[in-house]
Amino acid sequence: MVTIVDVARTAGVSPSTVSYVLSGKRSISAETRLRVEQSIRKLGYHPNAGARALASSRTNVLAVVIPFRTDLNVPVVMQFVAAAVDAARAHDHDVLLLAKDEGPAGLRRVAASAIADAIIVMDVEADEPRVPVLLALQRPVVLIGVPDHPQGLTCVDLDFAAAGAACVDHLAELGHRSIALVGPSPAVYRRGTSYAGRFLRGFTDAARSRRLRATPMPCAPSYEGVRACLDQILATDPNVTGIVVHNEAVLGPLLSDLRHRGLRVPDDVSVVAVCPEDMAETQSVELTSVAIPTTEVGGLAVEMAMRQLAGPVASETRLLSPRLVQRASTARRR
Amino acid sequence: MVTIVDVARTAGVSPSTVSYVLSGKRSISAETRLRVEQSIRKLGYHPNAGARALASSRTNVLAVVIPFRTDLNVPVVMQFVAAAVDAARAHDHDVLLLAKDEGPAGLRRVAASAIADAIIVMDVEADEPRVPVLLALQRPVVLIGVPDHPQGLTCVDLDFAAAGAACVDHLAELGHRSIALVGPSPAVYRRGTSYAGRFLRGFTDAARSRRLRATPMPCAPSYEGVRACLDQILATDPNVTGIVVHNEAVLGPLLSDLRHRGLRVPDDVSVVAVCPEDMAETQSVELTSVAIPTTEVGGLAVEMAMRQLAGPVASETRLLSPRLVQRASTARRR
DNA sequence: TTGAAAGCGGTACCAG
DNA sequence: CTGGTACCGCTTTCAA
Repeated sequence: MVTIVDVARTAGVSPSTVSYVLSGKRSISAETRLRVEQSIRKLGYHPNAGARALASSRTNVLAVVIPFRTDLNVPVVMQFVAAAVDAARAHDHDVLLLAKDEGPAGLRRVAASAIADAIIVMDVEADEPRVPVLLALQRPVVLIGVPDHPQGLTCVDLDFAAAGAACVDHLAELGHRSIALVGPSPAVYRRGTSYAGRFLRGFTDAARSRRLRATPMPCAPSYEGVRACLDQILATDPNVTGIVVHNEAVLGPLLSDLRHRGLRVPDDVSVVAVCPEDMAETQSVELTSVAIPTTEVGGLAVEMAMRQLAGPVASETRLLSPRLVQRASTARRR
Repeated sequence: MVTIVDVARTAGVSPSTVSYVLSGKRSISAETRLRVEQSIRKLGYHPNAGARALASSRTNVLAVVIPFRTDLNVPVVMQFVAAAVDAARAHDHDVLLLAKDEGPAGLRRVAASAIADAIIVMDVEADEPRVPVLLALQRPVVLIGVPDHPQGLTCVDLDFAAAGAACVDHLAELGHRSIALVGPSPAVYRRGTSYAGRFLRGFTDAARSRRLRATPMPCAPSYEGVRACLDQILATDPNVTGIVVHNEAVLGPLLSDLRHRGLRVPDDVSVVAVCPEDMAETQSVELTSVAIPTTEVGGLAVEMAMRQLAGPVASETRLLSPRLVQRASTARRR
């Protein structure tokens, strides 16, 4: 194994100089730096992570807590993770994956063992039970999602309330007077997942202030779930002409079911989706959608963690404004 | 921060004794062990990962290399990862996520910096360019997938060749004489992804030996892709009555497209899928399928890595036998 | 059965 | 601008 001492000897300098060349924490003459860098390359030197962590109290690792068994949409989770890994590498950090079901003990373990410098938490619930633990960790934490009481924890997410309103506004402006919300699965609501409630509130409030008839309905992620959900919606309000879908997993089945019922999109019914852009663009009909900006949010989460690592910063909650893009699935009410 | 010295003092023993209580590497009197364990709990002690890694050359971290931007099916990748995390935790290890696009340099970095003890690699190509690097790492490596020349690397995967044959056999036994394969996207073939070729070979060989007319066709993961693919298949062989789908991403669109064409499943055409069980069970028709045993494979990969860490073992390639489960999508040819 | 102490490979302070 | 060196917290050998 190549150590810093080997590099130092080869370059004819002291180990501390090599360390400083690497960290840039003090000025080095151009020629010394060059010799050191050449030795590093020649020997293929990579600093030992454990030694570095021990001496500097920095692991250069970010822990990301994700839900594996869940009704959250898997591809969406994956996009967050991919963005986080990218951003982390851009800051010379690696990503450690933590399963949500390790619970608070897992968080304490990672913090107490100094396995990671900061923690990014996904799948945040409205009444998030991990908040106290997270606060006690004394480490930078970023939540993707916003609990009802963040208590000074830093959060970042799409502004789901505004997103709900944006969907309603779009349909209202197209003349629709009776709309429905195909929401996340009942399990998501039951768990009190934060974005579900926020979106629902935005949807409901906007519908009320626009005086639209609105029928929100949870939807289990299966063909029967979709059928049951649409049955219920149409039973409640047969005049529905606009549907908002806040459930990525059922987009395909829903469009398929609508076709089955002889309802054409957008001629008979307009559909607005809340989902990542690529999903909106690859359905059987290109969907008017509010994008879930997974890449931005994942990247921002990492940036915010990095900022906290760099020094004390005031906690903040960043809600990204929704952007609705009209595609082929919505039209003026006829 | 609580250190081993704090625990030792509290328990009235030496640090080495605490260390041995933790590792179990030498016998400790019952009462000493008890005192130490109590102190550990009382103080909430967790060994510092960096220090431990430095002293023992063991990080208790497994690196998992996954493809983020790819045509591989995301949920499938996620299932492998989830299984790996579970299995790793069962061995007191954590999982570090590495993006495939970091390439060989990323692998070298992780190995040389001693960030992880072993590496699990997904999305293996037939002509896998990472094999030489992996061999040079001098660390336990497990491939999920089988390259043409593993050169002594340990591999684990579903036996895709046998899976291809199993699908053909099933259809043949139901009396089908003209079958097609809706394969992975052209990009997957282009990249030479190992399982794609192995499955195709199994499919083709079995069809030939059974004297079936067989039409394999790649399929882009989109509605137009599916339509084009089916168009081509039916143009090539209008008498197709059995379709094998080796492309999880298009299952929904394909079933939807078939319905659109007035082809009933299984009355007019039988469909066999290759996908994780849960996917087969949640389509509009419950699909006869060969399961991709993501949980088993992910877990096995970790076990095999652990075994290598425990001591020298002969390299091996484990191909799990396919298991075909008949559901509602296949029927005797009429 | 237990303790003392020498590293593991960096970092960063103190000197010069 | 550079070097020497005392830690960082744990593991493990050597001794008792």
